[in-house]
Amino acid sequence: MKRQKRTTIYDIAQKLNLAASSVSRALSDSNKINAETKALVLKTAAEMNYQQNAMASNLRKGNNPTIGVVVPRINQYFFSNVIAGLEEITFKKGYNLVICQSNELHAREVEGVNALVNQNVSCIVISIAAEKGSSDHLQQVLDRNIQLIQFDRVVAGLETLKVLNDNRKGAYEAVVHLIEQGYRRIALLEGPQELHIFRERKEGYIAALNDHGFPVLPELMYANAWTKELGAEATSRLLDMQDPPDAIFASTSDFAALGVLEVASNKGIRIPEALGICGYSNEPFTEITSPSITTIDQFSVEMGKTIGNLHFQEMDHFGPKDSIKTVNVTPKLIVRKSTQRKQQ
Amino acid sequence: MKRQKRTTIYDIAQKLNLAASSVSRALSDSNKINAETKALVLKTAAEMNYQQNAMASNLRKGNNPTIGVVVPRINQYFFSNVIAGLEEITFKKGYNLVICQSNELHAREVEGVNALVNQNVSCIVISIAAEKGSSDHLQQVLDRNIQLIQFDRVVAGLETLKVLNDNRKGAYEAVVHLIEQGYRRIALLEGPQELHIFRERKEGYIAALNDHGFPVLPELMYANAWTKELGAEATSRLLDMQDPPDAIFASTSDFAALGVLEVASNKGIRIPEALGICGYSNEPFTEITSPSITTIDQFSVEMGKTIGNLHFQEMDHFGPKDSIKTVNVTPKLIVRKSTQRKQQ
DNA sequence: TTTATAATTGCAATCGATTGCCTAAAATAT
DNA sequence: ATATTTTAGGCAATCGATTGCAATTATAAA
Repeated sequence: MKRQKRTTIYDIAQKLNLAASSVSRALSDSNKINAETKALVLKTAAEMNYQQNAMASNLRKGNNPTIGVVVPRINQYFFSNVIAGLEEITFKKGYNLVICQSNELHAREVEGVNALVNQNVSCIVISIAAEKGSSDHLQQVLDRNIQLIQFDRVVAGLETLKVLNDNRKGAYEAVVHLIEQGYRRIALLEGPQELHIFRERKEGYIAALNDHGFPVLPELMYANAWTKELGAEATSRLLDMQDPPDAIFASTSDFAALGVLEVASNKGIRIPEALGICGYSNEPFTEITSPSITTIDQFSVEMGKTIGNLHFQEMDHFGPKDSIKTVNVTPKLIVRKSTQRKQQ
Repeated sequence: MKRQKRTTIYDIAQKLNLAASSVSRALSDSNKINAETKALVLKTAAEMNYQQNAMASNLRKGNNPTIGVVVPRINQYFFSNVIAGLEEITFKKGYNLVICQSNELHAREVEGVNALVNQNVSCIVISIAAEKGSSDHLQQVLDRNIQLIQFDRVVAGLETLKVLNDNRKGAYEAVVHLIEQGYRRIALLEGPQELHIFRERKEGYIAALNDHGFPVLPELMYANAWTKELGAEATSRLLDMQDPPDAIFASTSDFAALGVLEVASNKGIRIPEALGICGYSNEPFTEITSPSITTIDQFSVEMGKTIGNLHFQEMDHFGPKDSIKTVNVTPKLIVRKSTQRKQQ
């Protein structure tokens, strides 16, 4: 095994009898260098198999063209799509993408953020963990003048860029759709109210009911039905009521909606005739259940791209002080069989 | 906005009237430093909000505790799970994870790999793009003495660490299962044969047929049925044969299997009685189709962990020269309704 | 008390690329 | 022919942390 030491600009300089600074200028396409010299350097660099040492360059330049991402789980449909969209943009700009997952734990989130700060990344993109905790670590990011973009799940108090889905609107439209389909007792499966996304969806639900003259009934709002299992349990309870709902809006996730679907199917309840079901997120599987599930698409890949563009836009045009802006991505209702009981 | 300059070890040294080297020793927990001094430095560092500059440290130490990952698509179930598993390990070791996606394009793969080489990462983990191309970029990684771990889709000629699924075995077991269920004319949906994973699955299919005295019929092997759409098309063709298959093994993916399922259902063919269907990958949706789809689990999260462990193991115990090892992850057949026509 | 040894700490070079400043040569203007 | 401006390229400092070596002090041994 030939341990082939890395070629540096000094090696190139020596070979060509130049100063390292000239080599550097040639490689960085500076205009303070003769065209012929530049060409010669470029040619020699290629021959010598030169690859820039990014660490040295970044150190000197005092910045690291890298964006750090911290999400609860990388392998969750929504997040992996956001990351894919973001990568699309960062790659074009020659930026690197460093990824951490918090596993919904606050301590891990803090560790991840600190590691990124150490790396002196130029931006940290985060969707916070469900576990509650202080936001000192995020405040530190700001204090260190590193751009911070929160998305989806955000901390309210911090003055940062935010990219959000309009959860209120998504939920509102879903409920309006249910009303239009003739459902009259629409139940809500809620998520943990610590996360604003779930509060907003609840608001949308309530607003839609209010706007259409429907009563908001506490007995139809079921807390913490976050997973498929919890969704299933909630459904059992709701359907056992003396006056059960005729539609269930699983505002937490499509997984909860799937739980609803399974329980209702097992009970022999006809969907969508006797029970309407609507989920949230447009997970791929919602299309292939029987019946297919009405849900809300969050444009996750788009969201990732929006985040990336926002970063570069802000870098180019404004100083960090202007960075207290919120971009909303509008979700879209995807109507499928589980709520379609009127003919189109 | 207070542009708060980063605290360096020099700032700490100055404040405490020490040399920077002593501060460095205290922070790195060297044994060449007095315990009291160390404590004082640590305390002061915390007060001054010190965060190490990883770029400077890495430059000096000549290594970057980072693993780079290049995959075709981040937001594909299999890959996002591998990455999640890998992150689990790297995080524990304090390593960073940098991600690139090739989008199945060779040129982008090369670019991504080069960017990682520039970063001087200590390991590159890659699953190659479907698009064909030279593997010079990978050879360069080796020449530069950077560890290279290929997984899932690998280039044969290169002497690198590899983490693979035993695709042959997975396919073999699936076909044996189909035979045991009484299926007699088992068709195969093949993937692009440039990728060895698809060649191996085909081998497994053929071997199982041979071992059980079944003929291998070219007319039952359908090339390039990679996606749901292609799987659907293949199914139409196969079922229109004068002597159609009674089972279809979609060795390419569960998506292809889904295409099979939809076409067969629409034709009113009863599954699993008249047609058995088996996919590959254990995508989440296979559990919730009707009927649920028999498939092969690749233990993707485990695979990611295996990759991570392999890296650190090799680092600890061997020099890079020993790094020509292949680790196989054994897949597991998940039997579901789409192939169960005998009572258990 | 003197010498040998160990424990601390400081000094300065180093990792590799970038960049402000300066000089020499070449090009242009007077 | 002389003065002025450009252009090209070199020198050396710098980014921030690490580390081999030397220097100093404290401790132990003789």
